[in-house]
Amino acid sequence: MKVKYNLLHEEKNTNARRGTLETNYGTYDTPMFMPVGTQATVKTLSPEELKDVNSGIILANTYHLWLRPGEDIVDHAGGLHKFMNWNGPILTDSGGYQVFSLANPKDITEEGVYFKNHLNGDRLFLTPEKSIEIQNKLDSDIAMSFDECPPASASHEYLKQSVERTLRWAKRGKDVHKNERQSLFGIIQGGAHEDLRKFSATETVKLDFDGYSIGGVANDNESKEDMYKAIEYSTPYIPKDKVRYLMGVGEPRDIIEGVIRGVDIFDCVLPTRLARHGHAFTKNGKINLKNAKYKEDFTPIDEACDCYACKHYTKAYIKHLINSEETFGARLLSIHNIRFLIKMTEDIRVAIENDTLLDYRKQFLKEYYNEDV
RNA sequence: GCGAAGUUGGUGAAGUGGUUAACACGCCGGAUUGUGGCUCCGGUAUGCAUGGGUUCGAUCCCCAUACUUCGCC
Repeated sequence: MKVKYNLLHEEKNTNARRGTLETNYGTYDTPMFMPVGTQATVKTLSPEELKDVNSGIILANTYHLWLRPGEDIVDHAGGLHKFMNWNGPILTDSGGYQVFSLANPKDITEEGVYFKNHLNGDRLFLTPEKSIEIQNKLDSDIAMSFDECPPASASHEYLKQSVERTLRWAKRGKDVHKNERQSLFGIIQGGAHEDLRKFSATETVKLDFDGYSIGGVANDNESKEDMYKAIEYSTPYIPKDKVRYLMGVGEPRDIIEGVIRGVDIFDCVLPTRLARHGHAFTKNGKINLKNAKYKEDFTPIDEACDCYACKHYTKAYIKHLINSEETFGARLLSIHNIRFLIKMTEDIRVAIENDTLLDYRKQFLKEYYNEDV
């Protein structure tokens, strides 16, 4: 089936929405956070651990699985769900982000994008059609259109022609997408420019996708202001009965600000990457467990947290694991960090239902960033 | 007891008679937003065993002392 978004409640003081998303693998509450599992695994975590922290959809990556093990192997395994033993929904990114992170501007052509295989140096060519074909074989529940994710600092002229090309690519991808079990999302680009976002959003919506994402954000050290503008300039043009996904965003503050501007879904590598580097989200801000002051801190990462790591382990122990490069440390912190963001979305949903989202933000910013708003 | 070699930061070590004593690890911080997972960026010896001497100037040359390692009795 195609995903179906049900709008349950619109928050009175903001553009936030409370809803549900029906998928092939159950119905999930929104706003929601998707953990990232690029290579068909959320790094260090088992599916059971993902379920334990109340994960809904997870994200996997077309580019990486295309290179290794190859979409045919996943297909022969019976699809991504079977291959990785995940019986929840999966969204696949299209490889569009790798246009930003791996390809040179000169390698982006109307037909597609040339990449240098980061594993063996081979020259690769990815097109909108090829990306959809791969995602079909991977058998994800939601496929993303192949877009160009330009740096936020790109000029208006560049972004304009990029947005237009991404639209043509979206159409080409949609034309070859036949999988009735798999939804297809369009991606809105346009940097922090109101005219470009409006154009990109309205034209993408005309193509009639199953959901819409806002891309090109959080990729170039752009200002928070620009990031929030990019969202504000996009969401008004997305039909209310379609789900809205803000790609790549994951800092606690940005999740709140995204929700306030009408976003339903987020994904981000931050919780797992920070975990591998020894950092933990806590209600009073991000902490670095490598810091010497935690050497003899025999309290949990976050007293308020209900995750497995906080229920059973101390900062001192996890610090020791991280310092010793034991993978169990990264695993415990990944569990905690993902749970932290998911718990945030749970609290946010309650605040939306109660029309108290601005109060929630005020309190969160005070506790986490020590800021008064 | 005799002989030889050596003594540079938390560790392994490079180095020169004359501005800020290399590098690595460790340690102490920071970064990280659709993931090219063992990454990136900073900081970290007011000091080259100790005491004398030579010299305009010594971590680098000379002497003594202490300590370490090896060999011999």
